[in-house]
Amino acid sequence: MPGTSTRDRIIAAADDLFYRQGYEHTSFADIAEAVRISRGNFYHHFKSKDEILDAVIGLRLADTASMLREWESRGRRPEDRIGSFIDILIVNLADISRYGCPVGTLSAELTKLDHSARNGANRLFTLFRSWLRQQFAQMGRTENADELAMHVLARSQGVATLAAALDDEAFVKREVEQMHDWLRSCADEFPVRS
Amino acid sequence: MPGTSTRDRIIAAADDLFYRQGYEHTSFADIAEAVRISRGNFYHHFKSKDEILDAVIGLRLADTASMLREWESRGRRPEDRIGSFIDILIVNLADISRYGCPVGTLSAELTKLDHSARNGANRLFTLFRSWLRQQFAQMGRTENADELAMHVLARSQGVATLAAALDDEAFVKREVEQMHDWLRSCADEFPVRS
DNA sequence: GAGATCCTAGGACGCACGTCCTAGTCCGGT
DNA sequence: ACCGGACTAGGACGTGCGTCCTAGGATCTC
Repeated sequence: MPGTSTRDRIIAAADDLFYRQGYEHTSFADIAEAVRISRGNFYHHFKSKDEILDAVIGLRLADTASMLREWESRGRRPEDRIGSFIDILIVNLADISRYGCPVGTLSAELTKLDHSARNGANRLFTLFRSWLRQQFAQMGRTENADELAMHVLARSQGVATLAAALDDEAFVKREVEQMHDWLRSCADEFPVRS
Repeated sequence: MPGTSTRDRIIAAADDLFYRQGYEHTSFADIAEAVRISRGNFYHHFKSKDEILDAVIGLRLADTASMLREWESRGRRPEDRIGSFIDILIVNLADISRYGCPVGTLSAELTKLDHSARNGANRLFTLFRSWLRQQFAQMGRTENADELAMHVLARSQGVATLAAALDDEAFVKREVEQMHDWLRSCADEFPVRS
């Protein structure tokens, strides 16, 4: 990655390693090797490992927000945009089968560590949640938009967890199809006319 | 716990701590304190930390198997037994809201650690899976019993993950109700006549 | 009651980790 | 030419970890 600052390269490498190995199991030596930088050099950019975690969470929040914005610009109907969310399971199938969902696994780990950044990680969930809620509201399901949003989130999480544990691609594709079916029936129930 | 051997007390304490803190984040000192035993004493009962993990997984497998057997003896219809599975989310709501699902979180952690006991942990999943498959088959859904089993597993996992992240009891209860509804419609679709 | 076997306590060991320190290098401004 | 700040390398430090060792105490057998 030429042109990017050392700080950004540290964050990007930490993001990747935290996802693949977990936060606690990733050492400074791991990140240093990935960035090709000396270990002691970190503390010019970050005061502690926690601070790197905060930066990684910030990066993921920003990436997620821009992804949601892109879905909004692409999908014309709200159900299409929700469909884009469901399809992450397919787009990222290889990674999810290996390492699970980056949001869910980080949240679970920080919860067990009783880490102070736990709330930050959960903001990733609430970011998806409020965005999905918004889409369901635009579909006309204003009264239970949040419940539907949580339902979609939960099913995606479950599929990701089992995909990582059992490595069954057919299962993922089947569940994604069912979620699309469910979404369609959801839209037909309260059709929005223009 | 009077009457139980030191070895069993170590396993029980490790089981509890691995669940609440995670495997890697739990040290021998933690377990030793819980069991009130000296640290060096472990190696008379277990050769390594991995060996304790194996024993914990064995304990969980045995506990799960006996739980499934009890559900079989209690629930007369297969859909009632599957209902018992769904209801763990309610029975263990407090723990799940704090620490997530013991099966899913352990599996996720060991996957990230690339630990050799990963397969053992996943056997917990397959134990539930084959049991659920059996129940669906007894409901008459022989052709897609496994798919239905995986579906129930996935939804439970998703609910547990979000429950731990967002700590929303109403959400859990709502989702459990929906799963019961789904299960009922599942049974009505292919009623079994005697 | 002597001896063997199990169990336990406590500490030593080597290692890896997060953190911190210091000296050196690069580079823009004057 | 000089200076000051940003950046980097490399290693020291203390801590906590999993592991291992040894010696003493408990329990059982004959």
